[in-house]
Amino acid sequence: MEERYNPQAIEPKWQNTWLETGADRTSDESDRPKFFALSMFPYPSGNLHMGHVRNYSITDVIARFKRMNGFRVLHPMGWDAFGLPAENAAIDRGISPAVWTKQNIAQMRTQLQQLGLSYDWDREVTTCSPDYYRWTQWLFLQFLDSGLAYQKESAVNWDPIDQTVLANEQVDAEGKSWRSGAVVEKRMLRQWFLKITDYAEQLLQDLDKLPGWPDKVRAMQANWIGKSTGARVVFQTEAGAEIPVFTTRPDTLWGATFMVLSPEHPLVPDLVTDTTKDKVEAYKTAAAAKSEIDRTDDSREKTGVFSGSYAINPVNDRKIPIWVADYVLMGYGTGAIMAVPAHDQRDFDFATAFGLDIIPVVFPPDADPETAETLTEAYADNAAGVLRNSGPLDGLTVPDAKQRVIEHLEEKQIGTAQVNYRLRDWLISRQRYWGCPIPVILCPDCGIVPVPDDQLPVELPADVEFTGRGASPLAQLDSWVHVDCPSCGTAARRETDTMDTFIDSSWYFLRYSDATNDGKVFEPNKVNDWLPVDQYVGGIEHAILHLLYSRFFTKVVRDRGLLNFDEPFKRLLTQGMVQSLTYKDPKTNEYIPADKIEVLEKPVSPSTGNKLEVFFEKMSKSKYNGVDPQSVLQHYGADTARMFILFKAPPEKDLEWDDADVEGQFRFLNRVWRLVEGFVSQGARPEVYESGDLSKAEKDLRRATHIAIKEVTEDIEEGYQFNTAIAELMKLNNALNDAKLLDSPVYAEGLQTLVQLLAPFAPHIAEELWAELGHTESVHTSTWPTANANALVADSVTIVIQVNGKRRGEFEAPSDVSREQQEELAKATDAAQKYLAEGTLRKAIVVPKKLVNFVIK
RNA sequence: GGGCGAGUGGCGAAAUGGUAGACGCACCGCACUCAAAAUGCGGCGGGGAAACCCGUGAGAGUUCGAAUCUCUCCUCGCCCACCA
Repeated sequence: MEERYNPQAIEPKWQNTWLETGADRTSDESDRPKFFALSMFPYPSGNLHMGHVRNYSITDVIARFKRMNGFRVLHPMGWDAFGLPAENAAIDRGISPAVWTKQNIAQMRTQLQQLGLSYDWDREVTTCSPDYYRWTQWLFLQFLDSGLAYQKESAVNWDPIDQTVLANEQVDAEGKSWRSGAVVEKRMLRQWFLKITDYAEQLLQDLDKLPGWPDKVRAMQANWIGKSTGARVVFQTEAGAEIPVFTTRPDTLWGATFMVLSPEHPLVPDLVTDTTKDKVEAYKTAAAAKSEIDRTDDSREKTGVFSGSYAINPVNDRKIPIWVADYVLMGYGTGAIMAVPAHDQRDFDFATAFGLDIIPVVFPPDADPETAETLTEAYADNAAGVLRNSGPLDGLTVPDAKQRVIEHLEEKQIGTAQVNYRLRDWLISRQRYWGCPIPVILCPDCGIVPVPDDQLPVELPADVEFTGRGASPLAQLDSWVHVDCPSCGTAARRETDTMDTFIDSSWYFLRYSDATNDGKVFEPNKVNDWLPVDQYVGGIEHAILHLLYSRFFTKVVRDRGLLNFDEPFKRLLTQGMVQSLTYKDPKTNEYIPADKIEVLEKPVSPSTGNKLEVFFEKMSKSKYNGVDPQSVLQHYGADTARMFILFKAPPEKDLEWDDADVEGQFRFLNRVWRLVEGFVSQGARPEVYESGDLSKAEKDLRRATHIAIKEVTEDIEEGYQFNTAIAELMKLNNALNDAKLLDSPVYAEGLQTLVQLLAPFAPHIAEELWAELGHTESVHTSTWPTANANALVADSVTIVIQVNGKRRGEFEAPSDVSREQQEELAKATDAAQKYLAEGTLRKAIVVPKKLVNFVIK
């Protein structure tokens, strides 16, 4: 055996062996329980970053652990391969998106293999490959058939110089095109949507079926869906036009003193008068010109104009002015609100800014309810008090009034109870090339005609030019666009929009169950066998969209009868970011790469000489703080990188990259290596302990071994506590190192156990050491050790003595000590006697085998 | 404004009602070495000679006993946000 631990030699060796023997292929033995371990698949940018390494290391530990525990494990990898960067590469460098993507995938696959990740590469999926996107298209047609895909006019970002549609990411913070620098405009286009709103209630309700998800993610999804219950109330203008509003506070209806319509509201042109027309028009134009950035600006100064018309409050016939203001959004509710300034802060601010009526106040404060001056802010609290100024609601509490008012509205036929969701339908059209083509044909006679199944996939043409200007490359390619209608044969056009890449990733986890099927999207028995995913691991940044879309897809596909479960991901782990030391010039706001700084202890900018700020931040190119996984692998090997990342912080917390700690992990693996080396090189190989009498030292070591088994198992199984699991490995290592018992079978047992427990974390070194210990089969197919209950019991236990809750001493007691004995033994100690003499013993609290607390007065 | 979470040594962190700081990093001392590195051994919250005292963001409470449970407040992070 080599004296030195040399990862550069053993890692490639074992990686090749595993590949050749198919060690990581999915087992089909159906008599074993299944486990589906999944990491969120990456976009193939060409380079693995530390976030990937962290994500995949976590999942790999779980997959390997489950395999050793007798599960058949599905642990696949794939590529979320459509998307903008490939198209940019085509424009900038003339490489075709397909070729560029393919190269990147090849490069990243090699990097992944160097990490020793136990993927079944036979099930690799690539979303940009026709044998995958064929089924993406097929699924789209299922949506279309269910009436869940439809077209609607919607705004896009339009670059007036390049005459092209821009993705949101191509519009910079100032609202300008990344390429031409032109101010981006909004244009209306007919685009495809998926009706996710039909599933809003289910998506909300079923969050309760996901106890294995972080509360945070469930809360974020619930928030995003944004259910509110209230009422729809119809107001009439003096001219007789109806304006429905949605309110969550119908109980405050008697307090409405004006109405506000969104500038985009279709009724606005009908409300203006000769005197207000120009002002309202000007306001509408100004609002339309406002970019997203201005709209989300924090300044929050209320703006608006009077429309010129009045409405009648249907419950009290009060005549109230109708205003137009952009704090009311066309996209939520009905695009119109009733304003109750006394009980809504936004309405209060608006009323204050424009001198509108604030009263009546319809529930406390009590002071002088009729004077607006007594109100300095809206009174929204509804905890106490009863209503007034509210006709039939007078005297009711707010909760009662909320009930009663709905009945009242329905009796009078002016409103109904209504539920509203913040969630909007999903705009999936992209006017881009490198995405999945939407498989429909637009026929002048038949309208929207789905591409027949036997003509799928609609493949992306290869002979395309990329200029970054004009219409999407697909729309510019006449030979591709012009096609006969499959239904009537007339000359028709293909849909040239491609799908949002979130579609590709909304079902890939289903495909892994039957990845190579070329006749079906997947066999029902396979998808129902492997799914749902038992453990999904990925970044918190996907907490809303990707996970919500995937849940939506799963439910729709279920309702098409293609599978039989409600939720795709049983347990979810969202790992924290990987951060590293970042240097920033506080005066110029420039980030400085560490290798440009001469003295790191007192970092100053090399160009300005300013003292730099030093802090941890997420690794990113623009901050020059990235640590390249490749260089870490070359230096320390994959096992050290994995160990460091898993040990440094619990998986869901942010992790601070620290070279010294990486070094520390390398040292730990070296210690394990030397332990085995020392054992093997002395020649004697006693058999692993089975039974027989043991010395005190042997008993202690054996106990340490079995405690490690127990703790490591619980840490992995019960809460992804890989950091404490590794700490337990270190303890066992220390115990073996301290025990001078090389000839004992207990030592052999301990050493062997250490290597097995290490295997999920550091698979290469564990495999090598396992072989050195004389095994011919892989450590990864060995059976995970079980803690022996007898071995865990110590001969004696340490009992802590407390007096009035303060620690005053301790003593050793036999481990089978009874409650009564424990109390008596404790009383007899010097420590206890000293305090017992000072007062009267009131009570003794005995925690068996742990502690005795004397309460003394 | 709403939601979620966090605050413990010089640092990353353990401990989820029972010995606060496991494990590791950094640091200090010793051994080995001509020397350094590597490695091994030992120390390492603060105060104190010691007995002891203090100590988990602040304050109160519950309890025999609180980092842990409850309440109030402070600070930080993330997500959502004129959502009616």
